[in-house]
Amino acid sequence: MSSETVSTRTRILQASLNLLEEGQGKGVRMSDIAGKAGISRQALYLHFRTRGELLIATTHYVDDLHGGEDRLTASRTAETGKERLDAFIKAWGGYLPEIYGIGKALLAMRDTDAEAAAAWDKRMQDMREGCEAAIRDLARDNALTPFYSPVQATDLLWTMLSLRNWEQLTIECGWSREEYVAGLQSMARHLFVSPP
Amino acid sequence: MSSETVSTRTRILQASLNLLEEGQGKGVRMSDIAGKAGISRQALYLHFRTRGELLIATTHYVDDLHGGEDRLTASRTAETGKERLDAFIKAWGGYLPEIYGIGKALLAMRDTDAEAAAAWDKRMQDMREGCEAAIRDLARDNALTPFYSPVQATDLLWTMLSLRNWEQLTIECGWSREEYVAGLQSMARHLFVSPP
DNA sequence: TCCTTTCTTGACACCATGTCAATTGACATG
DNA sequence: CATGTCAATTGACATGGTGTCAAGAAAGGA
Repeated sequence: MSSETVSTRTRILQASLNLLEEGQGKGVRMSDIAGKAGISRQALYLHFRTRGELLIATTHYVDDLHGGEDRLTASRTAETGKERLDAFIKAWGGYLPEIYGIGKALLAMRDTDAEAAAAWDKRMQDMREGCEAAIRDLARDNALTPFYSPVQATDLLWTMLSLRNWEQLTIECGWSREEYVAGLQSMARHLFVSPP
Repeated sequence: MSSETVSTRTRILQASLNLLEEGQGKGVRMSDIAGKAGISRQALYLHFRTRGELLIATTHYVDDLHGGEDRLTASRTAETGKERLDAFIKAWGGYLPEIYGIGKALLAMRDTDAEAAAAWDKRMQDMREGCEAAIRDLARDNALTPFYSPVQATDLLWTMLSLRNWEQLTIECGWSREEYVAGLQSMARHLFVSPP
């Protein structure tokens, strides 16, 4: 069977991903992952130097699975700034739930693991570039409202789209995924897109 | 000297508050607090059952010091919904930096200490009532934009004003306190206040 | 003087991460 | 068949932080 040939490393990543998704990032221990992967806790360290490294590898794994990168840059093909803004928020709204568990775990170890913090920051910085590009295209179209400078608008959009905000709106306020996307698109339009 | 009469409990709370403010919530240990308060680590447990309880007591202490509660409800005296919204955001923008360190610490132990989580949630729920009241007054004045239902508007405003967003805008994006207040007031007006 | 309260010291349990050494079982290669 | 290698196992241990416990010390009031 082909499933026999799945490498241990991959089984670990699958286990990690499953647990992180199930538990919504809540306290997933090395021993939990090892158990789920069917190996001893110590054997994890034959594949990953630290818990942080395993978590980071898990984010890459999930990106490979779903082509996360591509999806986020797809908004590039939009003609107008407004379309790009909408497309970017929609893509982000589809991506966030996939990395929510891992993101929370990574965020939780921010203080203790600098590498993990940097890995997450890098991701957020990449996302910020999407915000920046949408705002830039709005300005190019002369469609950026005069309320904020491009940098301020980028800061605000980037902040609005944070993982924590997604968590608060969907999990605490009970918004559906569609409501989240529609709500944030609406916000962004009212704040940043001037009427034609 | 009157400073001799300061109770140990109070000295502990002062030490805790100082460290939490200095360190911006970063890893303040029980032994750090004990050291700063000039007592042994174990003696802390004669006054507070757990770290979580000490942290919660510290939030009450800071509220007593600055009259946090009062300040947040002062926006009640506003005549119009728009004024109330502005006043509330301004008050919140002054309050947040004071509880930032404690808030972060409390948030960091969300997963491990249910009591601490509940204490923080309670605070956020109180803040939400301020959001709700401002939106309600806007609706009363017929000044609430038709883009969102009152509940949705409350959800959004509440989310926009979160500690994490304040952190991201001021610490990561470098906004000053004034920029934060002005920026969020501007956002809230554009999203929720319909022109007269 | 005796009692109580508060604090001290030192030791220890618990839990999670990370390390180390010794061992096993499978498999390839000469 | 003997040998070496690789991945994994087991058990023990260090570290760091929280929380507990027991025995004793200093201060103050009745």
